[in-house]
Amino acid sequence: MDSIVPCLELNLYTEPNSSSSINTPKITPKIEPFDEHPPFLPPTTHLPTHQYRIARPPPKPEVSSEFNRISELFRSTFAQRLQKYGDVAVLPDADPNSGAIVPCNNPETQAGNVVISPRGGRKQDQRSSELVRVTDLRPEAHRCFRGEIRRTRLLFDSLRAFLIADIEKDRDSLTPQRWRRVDLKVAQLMKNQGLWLYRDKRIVGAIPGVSIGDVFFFRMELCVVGLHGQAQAGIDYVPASQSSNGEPVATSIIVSGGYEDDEDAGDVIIYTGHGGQDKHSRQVVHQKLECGNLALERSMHYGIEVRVIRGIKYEGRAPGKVYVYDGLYRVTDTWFDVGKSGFGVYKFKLVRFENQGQMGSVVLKFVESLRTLQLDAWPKGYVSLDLSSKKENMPVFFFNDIDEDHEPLYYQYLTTTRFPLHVYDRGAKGIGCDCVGGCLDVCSCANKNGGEFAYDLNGILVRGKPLIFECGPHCQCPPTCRNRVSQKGLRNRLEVFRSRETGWGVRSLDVIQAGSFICEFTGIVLTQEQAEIFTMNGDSLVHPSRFPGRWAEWGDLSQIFSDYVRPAYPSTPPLDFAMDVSRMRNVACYMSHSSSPNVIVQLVLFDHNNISFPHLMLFAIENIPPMRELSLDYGMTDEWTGKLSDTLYAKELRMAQQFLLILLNLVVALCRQKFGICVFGSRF
DNA sequence: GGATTTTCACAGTT
DNA sequence: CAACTGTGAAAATC
Repeated sequence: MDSIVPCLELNLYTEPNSSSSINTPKITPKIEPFDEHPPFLPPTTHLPTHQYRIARPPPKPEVSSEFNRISELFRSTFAQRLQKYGDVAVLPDADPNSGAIVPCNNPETQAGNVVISPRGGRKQDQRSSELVRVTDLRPEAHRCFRGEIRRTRLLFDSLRAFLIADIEKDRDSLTPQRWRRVDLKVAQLMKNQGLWLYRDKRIVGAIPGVSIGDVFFFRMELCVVGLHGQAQAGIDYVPASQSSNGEPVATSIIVSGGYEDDEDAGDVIIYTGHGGQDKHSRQVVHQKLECGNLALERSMHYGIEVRVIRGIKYEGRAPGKVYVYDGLYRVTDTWFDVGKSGFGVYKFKLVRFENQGQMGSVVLKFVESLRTLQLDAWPKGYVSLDLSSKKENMPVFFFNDIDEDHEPLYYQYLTTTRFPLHVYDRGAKGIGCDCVGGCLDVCSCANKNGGEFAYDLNGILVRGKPLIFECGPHCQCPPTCRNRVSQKGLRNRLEVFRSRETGWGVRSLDVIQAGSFICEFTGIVLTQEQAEIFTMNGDSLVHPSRFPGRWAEWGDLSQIFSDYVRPAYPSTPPLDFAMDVSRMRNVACYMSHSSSPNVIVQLVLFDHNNISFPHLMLFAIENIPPMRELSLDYGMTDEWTGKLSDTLYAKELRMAQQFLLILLNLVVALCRQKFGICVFGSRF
């Protein structure tokens, strides 16, 4: 064997007789001698001859033993990292060839235990150059990797919110320029703690735990989860110097419209190689077949799939661009062309593998197109274009293309929770702040939160707390005050939809950035007596105390700062009230349950001072792509996959029956009174 | 829009 | 040759 094995297939699990469960294509790398220059090389380009002169390394050992070695490595590093969180273990009798990682419920190390890392952590480490491909992930293993990705991104996003708030606190003082790039700082902090994922292997193909359609707001976030390792460059690759045969191999690209010669048709991309631009991003010299350009050509040569991430301009809030993972492509063609500038550029034709699920960028464009769509052009299934009847400042759509169930139409829409009157009476006076011109650093409401505002200037929740005090009707500050985030209503177009899996569900037509306010969970708060009557009737109510305290997950920075203390002030209020959502409710009522939710409950006070009756405000803790289902942890066990609204629906049926019975009673009583007749015997 | 960042690849040196 | 070190590129960000 006088050549290389450019990519080792790492089978984490092979389903017996499975054929179609995984989309990752199986590519057997072509192993061909490599001593002639690619025919398309134009004479004008500088040929990086060293790439070709490197002596061939000694032949690799037999694939089986090498495979074993790598899978052992792969397994141990992942297992160590995952075991840290206590919800994953390696099966002791796992097949050493499979390297299987399976989640288990280890009662001694429950998920959520966080190991405090020493400061300074691991030394800066280089990326590995070993190519592996992860195939045939078992569903459990996929979940476990997804959990790892989720925790990592949660830390990234909440650390960013935390640092931004820190800068905003004294922005009058001269903030060094480098601190304004908070995303870079976050990545650096996480790297120092060894929290970047997939550093120990170069993964060809899909990254375990990253789904098509996942959205990112920062390039560094792509680096942290291992999707694309370059901070700025568009082509990520194993460098020639580290490759076993001296040839670079590309693994992922970012298509973000920075090159004038790109042509993006979705499934087919004509991608321009990099280089040849001046600092104004103008093409000024010919491109060369080196670095990433050569790597892409080599990936075509070996038939190695390339991850594609699209950077898309997004007319949303703060960040101007979102990055969405669109799946795997193969390079099918490459040529040297004269670009619009008149200079030579390399072009690569990339074709998307089929059966990969819808592209995230297509979904993004679709929901954007709905903004300006004429009413009659809307897709079938939109039963209502605003469930709230303009009570919310954004429409709440209602979509059902499955059956004729129009249940959500029959409830009165309740934008904010109604508390019993006695809640408002108690100590309503003198609770507000006096910041007439808007709340600045010193504000009595901020003091109630422990001297800081709970949100940054973009309205992102800095970190979860037991309770948050916002400014309210008793304050002197204007309604635009920064400390009124959850009173300003919806900021995203939400949609209640019928789902075969979960009955009802809620999704957004906009990208929701992690830390943003979504909506309130509203209902009519019952007095103790009312609740007892409801309970006696066997009716189910929403008990806020049953929501687990997930707020702590947003902003748990103990992995970064060893002296980090979880916020304990204001202390958790006792929540012994119940909410009735049987007549009036809002969109939140239709959210599905999940044990790894993307939405959390944050308790907030603003219109009264009674800490036993806070509002249940819902915040995103992940970046949620449009059309992805929102989920909440209702505190149910995992076996319970039903939804609140399902139980409520059952309750509706019971109530309807009772109502009919009462009506019948009335009619019968009237008949008896009027006609003196006895209907249905003496019982009435 | 320019200044400011980081990371990575690469090449040269110790 | 392994380990540094310095340089330059890079579709980033504010």
